[in-house]
Amino acid sequence: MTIGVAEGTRAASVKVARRLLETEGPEALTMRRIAGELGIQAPSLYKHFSDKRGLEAAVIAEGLREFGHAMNKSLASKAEPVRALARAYRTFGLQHPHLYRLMNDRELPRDLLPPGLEDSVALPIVMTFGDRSLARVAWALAHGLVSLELAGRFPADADLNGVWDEAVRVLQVARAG
Amino acid sequence: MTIGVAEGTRAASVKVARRLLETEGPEALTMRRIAGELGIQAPSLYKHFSDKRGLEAAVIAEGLREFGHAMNKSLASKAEPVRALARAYRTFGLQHPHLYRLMNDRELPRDLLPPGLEDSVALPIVMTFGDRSLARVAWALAHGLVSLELAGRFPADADLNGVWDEAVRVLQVARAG
DNA sequence: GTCTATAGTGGGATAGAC
DNA sequence: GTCTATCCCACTATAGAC
Repeated sequence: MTIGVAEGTRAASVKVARRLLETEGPEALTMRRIAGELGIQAPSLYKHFSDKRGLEAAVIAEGLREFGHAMNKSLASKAEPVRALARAYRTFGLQHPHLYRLMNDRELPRDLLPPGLEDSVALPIVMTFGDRSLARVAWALAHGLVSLELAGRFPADADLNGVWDEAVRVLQVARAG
Repeated sequence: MTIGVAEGTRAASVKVARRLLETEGPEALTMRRIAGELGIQAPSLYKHFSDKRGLEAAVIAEGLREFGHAMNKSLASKAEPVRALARAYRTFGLQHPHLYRLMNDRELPRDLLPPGLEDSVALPIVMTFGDRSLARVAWALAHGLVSLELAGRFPADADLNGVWDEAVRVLQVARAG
């Protein structure tokens, strides 16, 4: 009944779920495991989330907020914007591989996300590139690079820093042109 | 004992597995379902594949061969090479969404793939762009676009043909520069 | 190369008591 | 808002007979 106070079990569940996801991967994201870490039984979680999808959506929303924040923060730096965004994007993906995949590999649970969140995350890229199509090209390029890197698709001896440098160059030229 | 003859159950299993994957998605790719479609019991499959991973690898290998063939074929057309490759890449991804994801979303079972297959698939892109880093940028851009499109991440009203046109332009400029 | 039987493991979710 | 008990489902994989 108290207002403005921590939500208790619900918030703790999201925190635990995220930790399990990030440290052990998506297989660890089960109702039983999450409940176990909280010291409660799995059925109790259903008092706080309608189903597993609801819990996942809460984790995704938190990830999106953090990602958006990181992207915005990068634009506040003194670095050239395209390079700054690229660096922030790659850093987030590599530091949170499982979270990144949960957020990007399948359809978003849009019906369970706060309205406007998805758009607000895209804003830094859209603002930087102006043109919508070019912004989407930039987004896809960054996502493709992170996705392939996380999937181990580049040869072990590939110079990925060099590839990202090339990507930034290509986007800078397109943005200037 | 016969030589040069159809492999029978093994080949049929791969065919069925691929059909199930493509028509019903990855959840349908179970030993039980595959066996059921063949009219045999699941344990019988283990006479033909050491485990599920072996069966998946066979499906992936088939997909890689087909994809590589489509990319090579596109270069033989009269179209400008970057545009031709982009069109072939997108077409394959959209026509085989589940197969595409099985091939690209996680680490390849390299120990179970024919030697050289992975490299041969990459060859058309590498040849077209010459520079290794630029080739990887092009690959990542195409993969990112297909991946985001398959995940339903672009707005419903997004002009994806326009985005691909922009991507091709950007890569053409980089290749010429 | 197929079968039956089965081991072993794991999952999401509900009912109803407290 | 937690518990216990339970349902029902699914999966990979092995052993051993035929």
